[in-house]
Amino acid sequence: MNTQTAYRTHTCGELRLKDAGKHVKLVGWARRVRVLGGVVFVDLWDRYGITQVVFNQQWDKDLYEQAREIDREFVIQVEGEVRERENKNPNIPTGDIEIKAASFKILSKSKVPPFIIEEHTDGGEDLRAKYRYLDLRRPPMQRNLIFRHRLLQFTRNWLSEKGFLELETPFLIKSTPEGARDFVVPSRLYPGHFFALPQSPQLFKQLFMISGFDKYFQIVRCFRDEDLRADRQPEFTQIDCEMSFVDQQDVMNTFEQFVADAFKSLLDYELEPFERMPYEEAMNKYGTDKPDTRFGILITDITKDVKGFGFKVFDTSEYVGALPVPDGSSITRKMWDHWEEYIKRVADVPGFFYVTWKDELKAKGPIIKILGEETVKELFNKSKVGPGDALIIMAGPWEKIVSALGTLRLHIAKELNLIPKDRFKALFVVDFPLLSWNEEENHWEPNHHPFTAPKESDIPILDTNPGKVKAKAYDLVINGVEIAGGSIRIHNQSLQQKIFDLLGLSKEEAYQKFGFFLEALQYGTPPHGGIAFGFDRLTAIMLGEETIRSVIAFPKNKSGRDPMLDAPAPISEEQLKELHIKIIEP
RNA sequence: GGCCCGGUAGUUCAGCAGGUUAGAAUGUCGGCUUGUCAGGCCGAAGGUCGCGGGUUCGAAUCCCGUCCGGGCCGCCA
Repeated sequence: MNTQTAYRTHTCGELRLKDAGKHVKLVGWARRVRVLGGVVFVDLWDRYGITQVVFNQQWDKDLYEQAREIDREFVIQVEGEVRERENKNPNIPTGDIEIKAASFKILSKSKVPPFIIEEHTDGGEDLRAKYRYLDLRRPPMQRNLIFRHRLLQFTRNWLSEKGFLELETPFLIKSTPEGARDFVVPSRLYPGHFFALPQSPQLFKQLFMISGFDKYFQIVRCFRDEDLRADRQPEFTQIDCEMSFVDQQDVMNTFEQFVADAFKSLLDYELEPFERMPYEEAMNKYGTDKPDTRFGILITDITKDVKGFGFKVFDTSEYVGALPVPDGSSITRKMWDHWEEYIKRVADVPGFFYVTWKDELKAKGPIIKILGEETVKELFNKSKVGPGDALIIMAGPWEKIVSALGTLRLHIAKELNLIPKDRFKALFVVDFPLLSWNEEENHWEPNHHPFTAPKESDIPILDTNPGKVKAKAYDLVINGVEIAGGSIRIHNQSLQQKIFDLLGLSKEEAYQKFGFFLEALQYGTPPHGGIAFGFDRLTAIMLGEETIRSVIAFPKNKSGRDPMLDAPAPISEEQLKELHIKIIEP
């Protein structure tokens, strides 16, 4: 790599002892200036590293006096000789040498930065967001964005080599009422009409398959106007893929290889083969459709074991589940109260019981009295725990209880430090139900999207028992984070019509919404399917970052604002007029 | 839309069972210091305690409202 320019002969990261004696020119930011009487040290930083520059009164009195004026984050250019240090710094790669400055120039001064621009900053999140460009000057942020670049390049190369074509799709498209709320762009040429920004290029990539491109990918920005989370931004990046003439296994195998290769190539980490876990198993054992399988502690169904003891809560509940807590007998009462308070706050569960087993069984509530010690010990046994441990028991509707236990499982594991760091566990969750029943609107809804194919074996029960139909859909989960999701699509028109019927979409409505697409389906649609990765999430998880904001150069904050730009913002009367828009104050 | 946490010096925080002049660290500014690398030492400046209202003789501290930031639930086909 050639880094030599009109301003420099070397970067701040490349000089070593072997370069001693060379006359060099460096540019960079003065990261730290140490003024001692008679000698000035400047740590000169650029994205390649840090090189120490020295000014000495004895060498050049004037130059030394001028150097005292250098301040933090000034951009300076230094000319001088590389020499071996008197006191070496083993902590940095260039620590054996320094630049004996012969001359220097301040190219650009800096105001005092609002926070320390170092590995560990003292700045809070909102301040760093406002001065994002300064935060990005910090080594951790530089590393993150450089890693993101490498993952992008890796993805492009890997997919291209496998025959995928990078094809682009439009950003100004049509709003559809399904799914997430659309971001919308007013049309100047068509008063009262709006474009929408894509939530994903879903239908376009299917059209590419109909066009015969066979393998498509795109690293593409998607837009969803929903509330934010640590792992959710209103605009985010997908690795969007689609393949023709494939079934589930083909897609999963291809992208298992992709992810494994990415981890190997970028992190030198060997992922274990990805488990394929049915949705039902994920829910029953982990209480979620995105299980974190890095640690044990599995939910156990004890419904049958606790019925018939005359305890109303158990006898009348659809489901009773148990969650083991290893070493739970030494947990303080305060901690238990905290967990109970936590789960009641986030999950709205009716009953929360726990039993600890130290020398003897102890319970909060009447559990032992009702079930008897023997039965309780059997429950421990069934949950694969015993003396020294504890058991949490909750009763109620299956889905509610199982998710509450799953939420607690994660919460407790975090607080007890049971989750191994520096470990990655990837799996595919499969066999999702195709549809779920919408109580309020009284019709079936697609769990994934309305073009997802059902499993062939379940097609016969589409009419009789739609809730039991499984989809050819799959989610890739790493460390409990949903990283990718996809499905095999319907390529058969009558099947597609049947699904629309189930969803309560009339022919007219369906045509109004996806007319172009339904039309396209009639011109020779190949069997096809695909997957889309949350690229920001993948990057974040590979880097061990808690939020995707850390891997996005200029993210929105929690309230969906850009605190640096101060956007969104009002526009002028003229702009509004041109767009034929009148503001209705809320 | 709901719940939780936070907002005090440039910055990160302490102070908050109401009571003297609101503190620390760090940064900033000034001085001294020739081998530092989170340089050291001495000194100084620096505050609308987010904002508005209320309770009180008295509010950073208690109450209500509001704004801002973060986490979660809802939402995210």
